[in-house]
Amino acid sequence: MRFSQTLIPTLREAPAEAEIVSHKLLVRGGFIMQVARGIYDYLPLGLRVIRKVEAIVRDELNRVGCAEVLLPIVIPGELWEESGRWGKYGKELLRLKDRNERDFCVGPTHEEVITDIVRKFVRSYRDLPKHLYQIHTKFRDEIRPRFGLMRGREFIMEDGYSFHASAEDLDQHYLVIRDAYQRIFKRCGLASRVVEADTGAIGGKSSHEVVVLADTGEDAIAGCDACDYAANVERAESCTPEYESANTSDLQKVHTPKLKSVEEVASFLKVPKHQMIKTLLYLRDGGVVVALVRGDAEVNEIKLKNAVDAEFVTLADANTVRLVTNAEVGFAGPVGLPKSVDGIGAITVVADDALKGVSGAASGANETDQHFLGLSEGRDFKVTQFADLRMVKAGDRCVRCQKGALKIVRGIEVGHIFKLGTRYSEPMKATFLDANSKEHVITMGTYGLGIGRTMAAAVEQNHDAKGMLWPLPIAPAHVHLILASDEKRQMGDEIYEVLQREGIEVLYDDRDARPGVKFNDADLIGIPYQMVVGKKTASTNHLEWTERAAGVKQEKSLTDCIATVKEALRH
RNA sequence: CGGGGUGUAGCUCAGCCUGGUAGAGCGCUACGUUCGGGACGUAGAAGUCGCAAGUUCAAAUCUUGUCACCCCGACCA
Repeated sequence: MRFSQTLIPTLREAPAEAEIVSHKLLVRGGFIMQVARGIYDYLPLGLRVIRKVEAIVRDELNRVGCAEVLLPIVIPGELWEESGRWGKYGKELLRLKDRNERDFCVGPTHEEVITDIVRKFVRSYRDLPKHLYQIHTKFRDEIRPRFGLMRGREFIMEDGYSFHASAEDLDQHYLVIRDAYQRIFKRCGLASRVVEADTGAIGGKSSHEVVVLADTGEDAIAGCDACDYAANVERAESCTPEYESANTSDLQKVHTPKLKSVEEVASFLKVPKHQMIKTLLYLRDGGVVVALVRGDAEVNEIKLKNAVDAEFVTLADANTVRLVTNAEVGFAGPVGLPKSVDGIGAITVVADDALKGVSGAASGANETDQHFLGLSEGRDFKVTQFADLRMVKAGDRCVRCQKGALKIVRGIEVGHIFKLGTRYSEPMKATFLDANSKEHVITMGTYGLGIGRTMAAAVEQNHDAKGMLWPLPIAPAHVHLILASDEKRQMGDEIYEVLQREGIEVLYDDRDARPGVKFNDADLIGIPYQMVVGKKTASTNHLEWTERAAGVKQEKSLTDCIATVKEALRH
């Protein structure tokens, strides 16, 4: 690959909209270019990295018996009607009509399509298990795309689907794929970790994310410092804190003018924060959920949504709060809430487990400028349901080992695996006959790995002040050959030929440009090995050899350079 | 969708408050000097000031609308 012939539009300055390192460097290095929000061109160098990652993914998946397919990007709406997702999937689904006004969508994921294949061709338990995957472009019309390839609307993803005769078989296969994914990331030069995750919109029983730890990651991960428990904070649990029982006393109303936040009220009433009952109202489909947590805790909205089996939960507006509590925002409490409100619907009250049997607590009185002291759960108020609603905090005790403390770190979700069960196979009637000619619904798993995101994550984990530091297995080339002096062009051309003949991928900077420009571009692009042809070393028939990451220069013969690269490629 | 911000040359941005000839740096073209860590000089090309209305003798500048992009929140590989 000659620099002069390919297209590598390096930029001295990063575009103003780029926020994180990988976005800035991939744009500056001429790997990608934005076309519309969340939609990118992959330029030659970017595409080379994408292809490298894809090759590793294929290799590892094929090795464990997965079979590659290629599914359509545009999917008929009928298939989505069958699974019931046409109505449920929101605006993230890009819908379109063909010339005959028939409904189609641009695939954000392919459960329906793949299930359609399998139900047609798989009839017997003898045909199972099967794992089919594809590597393709997806489209999700995200609310807020950002961070370059990290959260695009259009993105390249490996999506795999497995089909099993039993849940046990899925359980076993699930672990095989989890391990394959971890091997893939390891080969890409990334340190990854598997964490428990919420199943979200895709549904299903159990799910894990494979994350790459990085401070710029969008996911917050809670991990135990004593055992191997790790979970996305959306799902993470911690031990229910012990309630320090306070003096039980009679219910007492206190005037608390304009004091709304837990902080303000706690200090005014001289009550510790954890003895406050924080009362938050959430709108849900068909009503309002009142969530109660200790004053020192935060509500985890995903846990709340799952606990009450809601389609959505969203913090209620001031007007709804007034209608339900008869008070201004800031004075809500669990005592005397209505069972339902006209025009709003049913009111249910869910309390965090930590509030079970609480006494001597304080909360709003559902009356503006009034709070209660001496509240006892059961005596003064009853809740519809108890559940774990807390957002875990750093320092919480681990639920798994009961000993360690949780730490919160950030990570990038590069893979996600789900045990789907029969979420799709049942409505779409994907069944098989067992050995007794009895019909069963196929059990499914689904697995996704973000190719572009893996590329971005690799940059997040591997860069320095000058630019990117590609791990050799996914680098756009093995060697960056720099012609530093035009007088040595013939020698450079010859070395370029030799390297290619040796099977080494080389980017040859043959441009008629100043050496400084070439060195800086080479450091920015971050190909692992740099070789310089120029006057300094040409007289001794040597090359200047630099490992990009270490930055130490040394003189080497061409033969030694080739041997070193080949040795590195063997690992 | 709610809140905030930005649209001026290929890129990064100034000019806008206080209306009056369209600017800088980088990049690009030509010539000369230079040539191993983003050179220098000279000359040059390049912008319907996002778009549309309005106010005005006059609009990049003021007003309204609209579109695009970005940030914070709700959604997610």
